[in-house]
Amino acid sequence: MAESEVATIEEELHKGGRPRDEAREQAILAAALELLAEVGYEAMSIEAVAVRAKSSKATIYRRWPGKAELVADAIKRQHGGEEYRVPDTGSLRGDLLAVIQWMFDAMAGPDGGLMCGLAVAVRADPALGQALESRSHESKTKIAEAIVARAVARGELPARTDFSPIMEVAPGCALMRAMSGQPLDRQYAEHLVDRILIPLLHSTRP
Amino acid sequence: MAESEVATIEEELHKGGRPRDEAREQAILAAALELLAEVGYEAMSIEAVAVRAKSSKATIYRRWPGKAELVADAIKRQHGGEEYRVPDTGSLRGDLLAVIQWMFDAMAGPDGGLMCGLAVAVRADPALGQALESRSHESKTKIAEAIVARAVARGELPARTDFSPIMEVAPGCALMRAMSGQPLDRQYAEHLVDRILIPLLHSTRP
Amino acid sequence: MAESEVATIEEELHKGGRPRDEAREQAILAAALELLAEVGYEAMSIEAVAVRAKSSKATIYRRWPGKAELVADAIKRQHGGEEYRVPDTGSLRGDLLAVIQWMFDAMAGPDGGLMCGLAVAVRADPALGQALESRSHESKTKIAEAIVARAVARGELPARTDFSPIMEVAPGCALMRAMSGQPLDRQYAEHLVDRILIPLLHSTRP
Amino acid sequence: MAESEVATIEEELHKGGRPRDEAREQAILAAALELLAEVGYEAMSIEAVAVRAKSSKATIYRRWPGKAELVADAIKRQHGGEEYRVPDTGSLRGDLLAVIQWMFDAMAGPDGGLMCGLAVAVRADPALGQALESRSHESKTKIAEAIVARAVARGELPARTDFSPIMEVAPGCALMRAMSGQPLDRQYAEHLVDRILIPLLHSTRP
DNA sequence: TTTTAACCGAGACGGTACGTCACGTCTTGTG
DNA sequence: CACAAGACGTGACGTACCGTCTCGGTTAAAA
Repeated sequence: MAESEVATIEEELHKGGRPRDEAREQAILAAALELLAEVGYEAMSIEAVAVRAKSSKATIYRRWPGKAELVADAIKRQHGGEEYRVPDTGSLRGDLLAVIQWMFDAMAGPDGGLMCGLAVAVRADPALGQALESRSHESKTKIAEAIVARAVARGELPARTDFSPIMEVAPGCALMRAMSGQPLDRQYAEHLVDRILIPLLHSTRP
Repeated sequence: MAESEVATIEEELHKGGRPRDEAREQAILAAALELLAEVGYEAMSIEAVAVRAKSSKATIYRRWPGKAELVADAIKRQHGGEEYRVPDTGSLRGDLLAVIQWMFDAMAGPDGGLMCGLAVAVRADPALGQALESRSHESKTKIAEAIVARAVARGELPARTDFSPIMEVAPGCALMRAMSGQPLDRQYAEHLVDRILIPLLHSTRP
Repeated sequence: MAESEVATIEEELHKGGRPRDEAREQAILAAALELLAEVGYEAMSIEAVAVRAKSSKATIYRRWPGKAELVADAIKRQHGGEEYRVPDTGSLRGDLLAVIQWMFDAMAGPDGGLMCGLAVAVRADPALGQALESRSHESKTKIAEAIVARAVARGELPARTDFSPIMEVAPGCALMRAMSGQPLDRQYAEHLVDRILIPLLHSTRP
Repeated sequence: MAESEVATIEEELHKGGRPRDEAREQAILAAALELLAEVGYEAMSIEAVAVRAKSSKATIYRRWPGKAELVADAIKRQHGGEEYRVPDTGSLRGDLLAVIQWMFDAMAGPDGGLMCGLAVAVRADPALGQALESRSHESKTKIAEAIVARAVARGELPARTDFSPIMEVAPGCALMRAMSGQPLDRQYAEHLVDRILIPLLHSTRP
């Protein structure tokens, strides 16, 4: 039966010995997240995590092989932050500009730093990347869907327009731009909207 | 006079004492590049660079404040690798698929690792990102230009089609995909070509 | 009654619950002895003892407060090794030299190492020292007795010569010499015999 | 020439680089000695030495491979403590009893503990034992010489009596007794004097 | 028979110290 | 002054044991 199977997996073949204290795990992950936000991935040390979690280094190394894996788990378990409410600016272009500006701001902040810091770790562990992605996928979808639906209602876009390119192309271009050492400014936002996103929305046929 | 001005800048207010040995600088940068390629940005240590360059740490720190800046300089001075020759597959779609597959391969290799490793450094120093970008910009432009020109010649695209979206969007989407822990495989290449690039090429009007 | 008292002490106020498994105790002591011989007192860890005895650390700590006490018990229960057969060299001097050379060899080997390793523990627990001593006391007495008896028979010593100084002074001097970082060689053996032991045997009147 | 040879040895082939700071070495050795006296060999940690010497572990490990060697050096450089003044009790037996009682007290105190703690280290490095010995050799000789000289003056011993057995046998027997877990008390002191030392002094002919 | 209380293995836990590594700074001698 | 060599204080690394503490599961005497 599936239920008992799941239970077995959850208990993870625990045979003998004192069972691991799940609370320690949570405390450690929480401490790791706090430190990630405060000092960044590079400057975060396992020792500091142990101190903040009132744990010991041994307990951390018993569970995770290293910093990357710990951070990966921490992010996987992180509850999503607050939602972004898409402001209705009255036009498709305005809506897109607004949301892209918000995205630029996010990438310039600590979240962007975290993502960059994790770039190396993601290469080693794709699952970490998926965890990162899954955190934002739903909200990104909602945002794009809402903007396109409004534009359709306004008559700016044909019904059944595919909104998926927005969430795929916009962050990618922004990331690339950032990696090129160029500013994520208003000018680039307009370029992105006028030359890439709006053309794509008009041309794509699902 | 411009000439003397340049000279002054080059000598950088050199008043007395032994002048800096330019050869040391080159040796250090070369050693840094070698180590970058061998062990990656994270695992590369200044100490190792000094040993390989038969230099001393002091000489390195006299010139660069830290690892990021040293690596930035190293990459700036790196001569571009061999050019990529775009194969003529007979169709726009085939050409795009070929070049994107090549790009995917490059990102999976050490060059991709280097880029990820430098992500953090780029955030701190946009100039490093520009240096990275400038290395590849020209070749990327040439490639995109060639593909579009051929497609125009074949009649697949109208004359004067803007090729810039290709070099902007494709790497960005690939990077995003990689950071999401998802595979850069044939399937995604086709998705990219059919749903993003070709529609963009057809719709964009400069 | 003395018998019930002893019984009570042996059972050590055992009221309810599963009684201790005597076999575990033996297995642990045996493992401890093996490890002592293999790696020495300092390098021996309780964890290693537990592993080798297929025991758990808790079972060890339930019985002994620490390493020193465990080792003390282990040595107490150790069966003495093989006896030393004193060769009859035909003279008191020859016999003494032979047995002292044998003692030197023993101190240079693992037994000597064990003794040194336990020096600290003995200071904390004199009973451990007594246990160590009692292991060798009988054989030392026999050896000294035999040598002196032979010498008396040969007419080298007067009847009723006290043999106790031999077993008291010789090991002490040897230990001191070893602790002084000087070699336990033939030369010192001769010095010990000619200047200390033989004079003592001739002069002591019980 | 011998002088330049010594100089070369002192400078120990120092070619390039910043020379080692001799003051650090002294500070570390001093800290080690303090801690040895305070907490004993076993409980002394390299970390604590580093803290007290306001040094770093790296600096310590750069010079010494481990704790044993550090302690060995520390003791080698230690200036001898205060001299023991032999009280004139009016008789050879009284003088011997006094000095042996003083020796027993010393062995029961921290100096004895240090010696036991170093027993293992001495086996590995005889030079350490010699260093330990050389610290006490001179004073031991003086003490024994003084006692015997007084006894000779009193007419208790013949002129030119060899005093060397005292300093050789007495500490050895005491050490052995201590290692046997038996008390170094008045009773044993009398035994040592009456049965071993005085007979030896009377019988030995250099 | 059922309880009950201790034993036993296994191993998690908070600690402490280990010995190594790289950091960025400094202090030599030699050009 | 530049430069190599390398010592220095700092601090994190990952490991090994420490002695304590839970677990699930015996095991034998007491109820």
